[in-house]
Amino acid sequence: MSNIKAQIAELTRGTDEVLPEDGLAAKLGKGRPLVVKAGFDPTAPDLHIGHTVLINKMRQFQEFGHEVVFLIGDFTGMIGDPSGKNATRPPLTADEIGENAKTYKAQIYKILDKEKTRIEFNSTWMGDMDAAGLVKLAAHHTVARMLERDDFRKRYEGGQPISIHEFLYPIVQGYDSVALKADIELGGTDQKFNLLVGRQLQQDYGQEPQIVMTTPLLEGLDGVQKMSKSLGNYVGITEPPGEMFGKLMSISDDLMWRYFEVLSFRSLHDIASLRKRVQDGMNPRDVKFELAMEIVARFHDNGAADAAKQEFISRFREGAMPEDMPELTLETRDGTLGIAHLLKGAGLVSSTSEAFRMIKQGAVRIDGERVEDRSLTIDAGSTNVYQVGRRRFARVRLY
RNA sequence: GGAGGGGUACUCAAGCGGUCAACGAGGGCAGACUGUAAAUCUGCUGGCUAUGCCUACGUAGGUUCGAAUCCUACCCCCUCCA
Repeated sequence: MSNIKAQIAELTRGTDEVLPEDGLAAKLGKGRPLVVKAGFDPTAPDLHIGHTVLINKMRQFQEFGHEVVFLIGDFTGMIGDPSGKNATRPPLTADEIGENAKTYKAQIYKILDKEKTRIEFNSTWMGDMDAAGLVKLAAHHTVARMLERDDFRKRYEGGQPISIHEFLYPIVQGYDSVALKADIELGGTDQKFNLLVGRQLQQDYGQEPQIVMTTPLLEGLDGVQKMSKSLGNYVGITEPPGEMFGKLMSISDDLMWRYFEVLSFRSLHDIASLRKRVQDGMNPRDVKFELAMEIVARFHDNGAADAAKQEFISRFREGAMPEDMPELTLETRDGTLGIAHLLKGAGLVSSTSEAFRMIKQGAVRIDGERVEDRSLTIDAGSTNVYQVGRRRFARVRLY
């Protein structure tokens, strides 16, 4: 922990805000491992790489020798985080929470050091608290301060209902910091208010307030909108290597640097020199390979990453057929089958209309030969590789 | 309770009796090119053994030779007043 400046440069890398700004240096200057807390919702975790920005940050703290607490908000889950929401969530059962916790572990240990990660549930301290205790806790915060939060204020002013229990969410989350004596709390930008409540409560309880560090929501593959499942612009961390690799290769050259900043474990120094090399004429594609390899290796392994790269090169640079493709057998009508129906039957297009469109656009190939005639028929007994565009393949046998 | 505005394809958003399977934008897909599934340019973007037919413009009816466009009822959203 000698070089605090270097630590700060890495730790603040890719963060949105550090509050208070100069607080991190003071904390690091204590010369002891800091308690770094990050809270997670106990709802079903199906993480994409956008979520890992925060987890990567936790890992960095681990690498610098600090104590990272992965806090599962099973008690708060009963309340439902009102952040950015206008409806309350249904509470989870203990079984569901247990299952979700297991899934979390399987996923986060791809990034975090299992030995160094402390997992806590906030029901540990909140579950025993009685009504009197909760009232006492609530006395540490005021309504006026609560209404400072943007979404509460808007709902209040807009005449939308705010249930009292929603006020309890930030308070309980803040109390978690008190219970853990957190030095630092990490969270997404949308958590800023909740994280700041933690500071106030700690101060009220006579503790030194935690430093709040927020990480941004990651841009999706399109480089514009936030990465999310529903927008389809995401890379799931349980996806197969080839998918992951291909998706990462599809990002724009600009976005690649952003991903390096928040997703790569390479040092800032390394990244700067990569950037320099591209400026000097290196093909950005090759740098993107590095990024894709690193991430595939993280969630799978080095072998898978190498294979994914080789596959990508042979397919897209050399135009080769993929090694693996769906193989299926289709039945002909009366010894012959129209090309449009064949493609639809093979699942390469979703309708015969689409098949005709694809043929018209020159996207359809049989064993590499472009199909020009939409009324082409294929005879039973043949086996061919059918291709639509560059990515959709199937080996189809007719009988 | 009163007054008004609106519900159109994956999304946003035109159209306001026929030439509308529906302008435009975004997204998606494809082709060309390339340095990659980057960038750029171009095209396509309801279904159907298909130069024709069928289904679509909140829902259900009606007027008309003909409706997304007009009428009636219903459902749902939004704004203002009380």
